[in-house]
Amino acid sequence: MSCPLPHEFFARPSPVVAADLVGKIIWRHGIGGGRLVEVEAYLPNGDEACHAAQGKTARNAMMFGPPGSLYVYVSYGVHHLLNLVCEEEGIPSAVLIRAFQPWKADLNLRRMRGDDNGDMPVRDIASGPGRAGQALGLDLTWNGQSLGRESGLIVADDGQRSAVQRTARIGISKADDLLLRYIAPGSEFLSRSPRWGENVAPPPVAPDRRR
DNA sequence: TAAACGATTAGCT
DNA sequence: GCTAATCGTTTAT
Repeated sequence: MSCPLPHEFFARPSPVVAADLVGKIIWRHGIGGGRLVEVEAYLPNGDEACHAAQGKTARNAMMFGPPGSLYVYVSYGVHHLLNLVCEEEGIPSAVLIRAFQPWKADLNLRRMRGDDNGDMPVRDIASGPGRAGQALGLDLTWNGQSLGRESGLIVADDGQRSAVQRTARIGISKADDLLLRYIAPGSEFLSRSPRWGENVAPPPVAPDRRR
């Protein structure tokens, strides 16, 4: 049993949303999905790695949309990377979906990844932002759509708790000192190192802090 | 109008 | 470990 996250969930700062997204279920109706194990937050201010750092452009316009919007863009001319837009409309921040653990019935995900023979290791199906986007069958027509029944893409909470660790973001050349990559520590389905234990820091908010 | 640049991945050495 | 592939967008001329 699981319930889709309300859009209010995304109307918060992206680091908070990112930390809460680890362990949640991402699912495309009719295709499939799995449990999020790796995401990255991008900030509206003071984040040179954010696509909106130089202001609004044709590409990043959807980052300014309402919370729960999808920002999809093409990376290296090959891959479609999925972001979930955070904060209220007009504030450009988002969470990049970098990896998820495929759900048991992963046949559709395999087909989307071009694995018709079914011999791709499960850990290779969605362990990376490009792989995750391809597994979900996303392209530029998804840019600007919104999470929910209409689009067919949802993020849900199935009640299962997940530990969260914070590390430096991957694949960027600017602002790589910010620890805004959130992972399920020890997961086999992360995109790449640090899989666990390296360069990690506690979550921004301690889960059970007492005075 | 031209050139450069990736929030990457697969395949090969 | 190294690099080609590949193209929408941004930035420079």
